Amino acid sequence: MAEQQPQLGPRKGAVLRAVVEEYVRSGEPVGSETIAEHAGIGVSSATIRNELAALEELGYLKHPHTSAGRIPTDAGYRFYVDSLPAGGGLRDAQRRAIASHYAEAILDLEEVLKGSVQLLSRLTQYAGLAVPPNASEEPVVRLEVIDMGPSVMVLAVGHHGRVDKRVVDRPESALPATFARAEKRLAGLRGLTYAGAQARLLQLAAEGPADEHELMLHVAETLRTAQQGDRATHVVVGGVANLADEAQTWRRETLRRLFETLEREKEMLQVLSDVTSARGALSVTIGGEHPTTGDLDASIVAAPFKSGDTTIGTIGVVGPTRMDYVSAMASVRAVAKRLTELATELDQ
Amino acid sequence: MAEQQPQLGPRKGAVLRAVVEEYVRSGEPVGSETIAEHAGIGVSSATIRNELAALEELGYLKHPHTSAGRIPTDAGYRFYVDSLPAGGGLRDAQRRAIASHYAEAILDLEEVLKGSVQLLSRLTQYAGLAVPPNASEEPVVRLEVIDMGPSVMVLAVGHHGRVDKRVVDRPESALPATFARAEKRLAGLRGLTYAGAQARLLQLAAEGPADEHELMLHVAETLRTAQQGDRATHVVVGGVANLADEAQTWRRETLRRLFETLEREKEMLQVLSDVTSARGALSVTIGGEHPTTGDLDASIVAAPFKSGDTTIGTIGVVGPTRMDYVSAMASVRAVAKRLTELATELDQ
DNA sequence: CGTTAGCACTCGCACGATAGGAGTGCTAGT
DNA sequence: ACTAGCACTCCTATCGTGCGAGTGCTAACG
Repeated sequence: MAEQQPQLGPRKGAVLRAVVEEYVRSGEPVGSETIAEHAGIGVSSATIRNELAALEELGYLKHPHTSAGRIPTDAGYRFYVDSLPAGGGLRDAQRRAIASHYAEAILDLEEVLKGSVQLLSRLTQYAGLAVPPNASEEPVVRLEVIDMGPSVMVLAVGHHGRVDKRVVDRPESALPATFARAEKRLAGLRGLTYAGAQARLLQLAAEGPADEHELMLHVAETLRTAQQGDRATHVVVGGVANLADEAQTWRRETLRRLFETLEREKEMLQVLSDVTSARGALSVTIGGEHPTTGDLDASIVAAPFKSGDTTIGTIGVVGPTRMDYVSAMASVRAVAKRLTELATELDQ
Repeated sequence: MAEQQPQLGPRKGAVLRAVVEEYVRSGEPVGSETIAEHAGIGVSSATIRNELAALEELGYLKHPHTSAGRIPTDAGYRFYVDSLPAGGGLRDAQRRAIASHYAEAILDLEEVLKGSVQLLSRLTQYAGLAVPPNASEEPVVRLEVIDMGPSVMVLAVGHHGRVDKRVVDRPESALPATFARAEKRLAGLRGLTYAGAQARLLQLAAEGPADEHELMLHVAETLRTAQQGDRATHVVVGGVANLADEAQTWRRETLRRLFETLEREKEMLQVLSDVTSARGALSVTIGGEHPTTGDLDASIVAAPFKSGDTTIGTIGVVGPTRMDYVSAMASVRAVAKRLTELATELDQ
């Protein structure tokens, strides 16, 4: 991550880092004096002032007003994050919290995600987010069409434990016998992936008897939405109360918009996919780097988790741009790693 | 509801109602002058002042400080709510919004609830809440134990469309053939209620072959948690962003605690059951009338919805004690009524 | 006797002025 | 290249202070 970092010279870098760290800690604009004293740079405040002015010129810092200290811009945070060492940063207490959280084995991936999101929100004091696996590559272990009188329930069970259900109007053509035949035919799809089964189903619907036609289309549709996620996938959100904490920088109105956005699952799904597709492992999106976070003065730290080699989901945290990136990144990295181990294991 | 209303005399009642309405509208303490002018009571502000002092003495009003107007206490709101006429209060726009929301038929009760909660939050500008049906009396239409390699998925499908799943460790004794036999036996339970099926299962587990024993117990446990709701039932919450609105009276810290509470599903479940068990139809809980709402300066307006004659769930809104009770009560009443129609219909 | 006009009194709050201080930016000296 | 020194800026905390909303009391009125 640090390769394309703009050259600032080592001292400018150190000063910028010091400003970010101090500002994140205190929430107050940082002055030259503070840095000269606390950060271990062996120069006077006057020199720091020159550096600060230069950093402001370069767009890394800004000034609320003339006689105040400096605050990092999004670009300033970006430099800071990119200059962080790759690993570590986990405090002992956090390490222990993670270990004990996963001590008790839970087999249902959905439950695991909910727990992990809660864990992350507690570790970081921000809100946790997760996108559960997309179904496309998951093998189907069961497909059913259940006759419920005036309606029909279509049920799909995936190999990793997902269950997708859908209730639809009962086709007029369907007789009790139709269901039995359809289920037999559906049993033949066991083992195919969601994507594969969906394709095969469209074929079956066309070839098969007329009374099964509509039923099969409903099953195919169920499989489709399960893959698409725009309807079926629910973003898991937890610990939102943390965002309302007094310590957070948000104004009331921004806070309201933040909560609104968190409730719009579709948008969150989009944001999270934008955010992770960009980079391989841990990704950090700072304020204006994404339109949604920009509007909210928010940052997202997220990482994919995998089963074996394929990415199956994303987990992370949302917080203010003035975020403790070190702690957030370390926590997300550790939890994603743990989830990858778990998912790989659940998959045998 | 209005029977046991303490006698205040008609004018005191009118004054108190005027204070509540004005305070809810403006958010500012209400003075005698305002009432004398706007509320259609034909007396001077001096007389109103006497009434106000008396109402304060009686505990219905309070005073932020000597030279400010009056604010209703919880008891004041209670009097106001109890004195409201039983029906009506729905504005035309709201009535239309409700009608159009339910115009499109949705068959899945869970989805309907999510939608209804959103609708309520939009109608009232508070947060919507719902407790989905408890499974006890619902007939089971399908029970399955699915062999997923190292684990087993237990699946129960209810007649109203609920699906409960549970992933457990695979019992060592279970062979592939065990699953087939077990599923056949489980098919025999179709049509029993969750409660009935659970009882029967414990019997089957005892009588049946040893290799099925553990499997059956897992199924029984799945049915049990589905009924209990302390694990399985998820309170549906929506529109929480409304609570962060600037217009709401909450301080930041109270807001944080409110969000925290809303995330604790178990507590919310408890609150909602406390709140509705008390009264038959529409219930209003104001601030200190319940410990949880008291801590949060919040009120809850909720109503049960039924299928036929049996109550199957609860829906309502949470807002500040300074709430527009008329609108909230009318909206909740209307939505609950609509839900009852829908649920009764879905049940044939 | 309930109601009302009148009025003194209270008290929070918005407002303006002021002092203090944090922090800058510049200059000159090392 | 760095630093000490210093004038300057501009925010913010503080303190009166006056205003006005609103009360509560009293005395008069029908």
